[in-house]
Parts: sequence; structure tokens; C-alpha cells
Amino acid sequence: MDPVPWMEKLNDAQKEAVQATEGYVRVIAGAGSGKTRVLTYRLAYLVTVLGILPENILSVTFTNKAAGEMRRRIRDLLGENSAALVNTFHGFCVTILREEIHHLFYPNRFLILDVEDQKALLRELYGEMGISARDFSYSEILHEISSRKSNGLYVATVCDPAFQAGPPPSGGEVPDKRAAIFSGYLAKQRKLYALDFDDLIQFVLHLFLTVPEVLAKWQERIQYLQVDEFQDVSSRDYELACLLSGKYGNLFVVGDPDQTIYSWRGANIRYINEFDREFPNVRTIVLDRNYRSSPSILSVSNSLIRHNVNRIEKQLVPVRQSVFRVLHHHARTAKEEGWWIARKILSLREQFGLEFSDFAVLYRANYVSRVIEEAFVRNKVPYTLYNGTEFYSRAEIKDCLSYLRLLAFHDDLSFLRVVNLPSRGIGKTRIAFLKEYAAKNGTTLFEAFRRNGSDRIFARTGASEFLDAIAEGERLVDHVPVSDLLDFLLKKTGYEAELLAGGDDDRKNNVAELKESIDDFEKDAGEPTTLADYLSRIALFTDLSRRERGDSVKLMTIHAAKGLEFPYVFVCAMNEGIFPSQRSRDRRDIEEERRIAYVAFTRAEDGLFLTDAEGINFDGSPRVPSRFLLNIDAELYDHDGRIDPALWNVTRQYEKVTDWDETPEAEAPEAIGVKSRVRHPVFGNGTVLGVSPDRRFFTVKFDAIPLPKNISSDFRGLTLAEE
DNA sequence: ATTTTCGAGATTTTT
DNA sequence: TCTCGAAAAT
Repeated sequence: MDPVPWMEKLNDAQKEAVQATEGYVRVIAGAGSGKTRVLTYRLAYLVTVLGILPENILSVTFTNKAAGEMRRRIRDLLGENSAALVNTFHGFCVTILREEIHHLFYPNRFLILDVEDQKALLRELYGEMGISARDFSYSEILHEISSRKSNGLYVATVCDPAFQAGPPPSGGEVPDKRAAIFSGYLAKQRKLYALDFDDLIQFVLHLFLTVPEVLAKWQERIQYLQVDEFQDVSSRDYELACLLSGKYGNLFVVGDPDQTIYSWRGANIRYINEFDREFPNVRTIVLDRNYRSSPSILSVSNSLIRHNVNRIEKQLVPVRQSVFRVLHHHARTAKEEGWWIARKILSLREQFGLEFSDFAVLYRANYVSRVIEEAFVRNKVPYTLYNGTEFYSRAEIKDCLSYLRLLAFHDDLSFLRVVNLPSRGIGKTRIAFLKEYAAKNGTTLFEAFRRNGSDRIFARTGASEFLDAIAEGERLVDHVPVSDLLDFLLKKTGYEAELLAGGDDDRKNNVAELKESIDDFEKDAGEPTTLADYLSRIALFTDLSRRERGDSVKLMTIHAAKGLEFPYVFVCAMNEGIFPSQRSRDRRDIEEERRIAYVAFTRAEDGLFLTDAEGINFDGSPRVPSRFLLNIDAELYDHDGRIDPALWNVTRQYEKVTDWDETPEAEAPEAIGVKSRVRHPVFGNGTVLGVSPDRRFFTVKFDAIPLPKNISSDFRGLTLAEE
């Protein structure tokens, strides 16, 4: 008695979820339990069985990859015009802002800043303030800006028409330099009318809370809201979902608390765990049948995740038959580890008639990929590197996009990037001249340049050639596709000539790949795309990074692999300090690392291989196998290669520091000062070389380790040594 | 005044 | 291994 034939493919719990369209519904969906299928079928059910209009339905996720996959599937079920009902949080915010941002005294054309842009903006600011990047590292400051922004109040400041975008306070002793950097950053972003990733959501929330008719309009539109990966929502995402679904009260959330791996970005497991206490009459559906992984892989995963204390017990039940037992390989060097993986892939492929694309290699941190790549090159294993942000932050890609952005926005950020690229003899001094003119006349740098391009200051430079190219490009903007526009610009500005002259094939390929991706984008959109359209979308595409080339092994971080599945998975560099990361300092951090491992393991369908290698860490300490290997019941997996029991002992030492419930009562950190002799549970005895100005950490030279290490002053394990 | 070179420092995860 | 900033060279 199913209303639609495809419902036959679903089990009872999945069917129940698909048909639970009204009210507040929470689905706890274990890895590989057919979550995506439920989400897509539910959309199809709403449209075909209930007759709901697609524009009244919205399905949101976090990544473009997941949204793209959903769009593809829903298109297969419902046809072309259904794509719009799937979006990412950020993409949907852009949609809202393009219609509504004028309420906030921002123009409808706003610029979206990615991390590289943010850094460029900071670099400018530092120059004006006379600050060095050594004292205030970009990433640290960006993190702080992000957390300062999370209180939401700044939006009102930035949008205030009276907000002065003047130069930040400089010279003299500013009591709080970080506060000054923050306000300087806000001033700069306002001047550019730019929004960074945090702003996209913050501005929408601010709009909803201050302009009631905007909220009412979107609440009316979104009659059915479903949210994927709900375990990863932050307080802002949560607030947005609640507001949007506030009128009709149809909110359907899906997630798996065991797969929370974005805490560092504000994800809070609380929102899924306490969902039933927040809303009335919540229906909870549990999907615990696993269709993806073989029983061996599943029991290893279950065995691992059981070590997390803060967790709701849930056992995944396998549906499939086992193919291989999970295998661990311990290598003597990182190089050998890479070679073992390459060799294993070649032999499995030979033996079972597999494709290279059946294999994925996952790792905790991007830098691990280098060794693997090298081994793959040597063994002629074709691979595709999915390196998150890296593709779009490649210099040549940013260059190309900056040229396009300069045409669309005339903004200072893009201008500064491309004006001397290739080198036209326009350096610090001439830029300073432009800045002065721009400040005096209230124009953009580009306008200043256009007015003064023939001034004698710019004699003997390529100024006129550059201005001609841009002017001609502007005439073309509305008449040719974006891809042709880029082609034109690169030729006319001499960028392409310079690129071809250099022997760097990677850079050439990257530019070629960008052109292809623009082509794809235009075909995908169906209708002619405007430049502004393209630019506002591309800013969010950080993970579309690289198209798979031919039949090849996929290399990516575990975070990037979330939501994907592969027949054969290698999880490499399973060493203390890499995985779990050296940065994890307490039990909560370790539990998140363990969830990351759990996500990695549960990506595998038929085969799972875990590898680690001995060697030296950055700080000179020796590498030992990851504690997660010890977490798995020994009889559930096999070892290939012998491990010196002494290594396991060191692993246990590490484990004691962070994994035990409470570290024993220790001396108050105040007692430790410069030249104190201290004792550390893992590194042994050492001497304190220095204390950070804010007393956040001590710099300690341990006797047994060549380089000094910074130890958090909150860390209770560091005590005065009794000698 | 601009470009090149060289050395030091940094390395989680990403929308 | 790669990136960034300051000094040297053109």
C-alpha cells in the first residue's frame, strides 16, 4: 500500500521518516543507514504525494558537495526545476541577502571574502597600523574576529550609515591592539561592502530580528524545512533554522551525534541531543541498520566509538556480508607507509579486477598527503587530490578571479592584487600615490588610477595597457559568457603570456581547470550567467576543488570525506600527534578526534586498512602508533608488520595524559616560573625557558627532546620536578 | 624604485 | 616542504 513505487526500497524506519512531514521530527541516522535516500525521497514525497510547491520546501546542508549530490538525486526523481529546493546554509543566506540586504544600508552588490581575501585585508590593515604579522598571526586573528562576530552586535555597527570607515587608530599605545585590529577590519569590510563567511549568516539573522517583514516573508515561503548533518549546527545555524521554520513548525532534522567533527567551528551536539526538549511533540526516529559497511568494518568502528564517555549508546547493525578483515600495517618510516599503500592498491586491483577509483586514502591533516603522493608517483598509481581550500586559494586561481572581480566591483582588494601582475613597474610608491589621491577624493583605487593613468608618475609603466584592457573588458561584460571574458582578460593583460613563459605546468593546468569549471558552471546554470552571479557563487565553492581525473585513487582529509563512501579505504598516519592531533589537550578534544576516526572508518564498504609509521615529529619527539588502534578490540582486526611493544607503552603514556578522567591534583601553575625544573608525564623532566606574556603557556626545554615545547599553563600534568 | 634572493618559521580540521 | 618577510641587487 505504498503511494509511490520507489517507497518499496525502504525499510520501515526509513518509510516512517519519509512520511513524517508535519511537525518537529528528529532522525538519528547512523553512518551508512540510508540517510541521503530518506532526505531525497522525503522531498519527492512532499512534491508528488502531498502536492507541495517546490518553492515552499527547503533542504539545507553544510557543504556544496553534499548539496550537489542531493540536487543530482532529486533531479533524477523530479526533473529539472527541482534543483532550487536544495541549498547550503551559506548559499541560502546569499540568496536571502541578495534580495534583502538593502534594508541594512548595504548595496545589493556585495563582495564575499574568502580566507585569502581576509588575509589580504589584514595585511593592508597591518601596514597602516604598523603591526607585524609575526606578532599577530593571520589565522589566530581571523579566528578571534570570527568569535568576536558571533555575538551579533557588530552587524548593527557595520550597517550604521554613520559608521566611519576611516583609518583605524594608529600610533601611540593602544590599550587593546586586538580590539583595534577588529574595528579596523570592520572599517575595511564596510568600505568594500564586503561580507565574510561569518557575516553571511549573521547578517541574515540580524535582518530577521530587526526587520519583521523580512522574517515574515521568508517564514511564509519556507513551509517545510529539512536540515542535514544537524549534529554539526552552530548556535547561529540553529537560530536560523528555528526562525525559518517558526511559522509553519515543520522542521525535520537528521544527524548522527557520533559524527560531530566540527566543534571547533561552533558545532554543538546539544542541538540534536536536546531537540526533543526544545520543541513540542517531537517524533524521534532511529535508523541503525547499516547498508554500507561489511560486518568486520562495522564491529571495528563500534568498538572504537564505545570509548567515548559522552555519548548516547547506539550500535549499528550490519546488513552485508564480510569481505575482508580490517588490517593494520605498521611501517618503519613514513615513506614505507606510502609505498605499502601504493603496493596494496596495485595488488588488490590486479587480484580482484578493481578500478583505481574504488580506493580512497584518508588522513587527519593535509600535510600528510605529500608522502603518499610521492609514493603514488613512484609506483605509477594515478590519484586525485581533493585539497579543500587549496585549489581556490592557489595564487593563479585567485589572480584570475581577482581580474574578474575587478571588472565587476572595481574594489580595492582585487585592484591591489592584479595591478602589478604581470609586473608593470607599479610598486609601493605609485600605489601610495593612488591611495593618497583616493583618500582625498573619496574614490576607489581603481578610479584613482583611471583618472591619473596618464600622469607622468606612470610614464615608463604598463599603466595605459592595463587600463585599456580593463576598459575593453567592461564593454564586453554583459555581452559574452564569463569564460570568454576571462580568456580575453588573461590574453590582453599579458597574464597568460607570462604564465606560458614560466615552465610551471601545475599553474597552467590550474588555470585550464578553472576555465573548465567556469564552463561547467555556465552549463549547469542552464541560462546565461552574469559575472556577479558567478562571483557570488564561486566564493562559496571551496570544496569543488578538483574534478576527478580519469580512473584515480582519491586522496582527502577525513573532514572532506564526510558523507562520502568508498569500496576500499586507507586511513593513514594513525600516529599520536597526527591523529589524534597534537593540539588536542583534554578529554573533550580526544573524544572529537575519536569521532573523526569513527567517521573515517565508516566510509569504507568492503575493505578498511589502517596504517601508521615510526619517525620523528616536528618537535623532535618519536612517533608512536595512535591510541585509537589500542581502542579497537585486538581480536577484531589483524596486524601486518611487527610493533615493538615499547612503542605501545609510549602510546599508553600519551593516553594517560588526556584520556583519563581526571589528571591528579597538581601544583598551582603560578608556582612555575622561568628556570623552574618541571616534570611532564610524557616528556619527562625539563627546564622552563620562558612564560608567555599572558601566562597562557610555558616554553619548556625537555631534557630528552631537542626542541623546546610550549605547554599550556592550564595543563595540570606539568608539575615542579623533585630533584 | 622594483625585483629577486635568501633565510627563518610554521604545520588541524573548513563554510 | 612551503610560505612569508626583510635585505640585497638591479
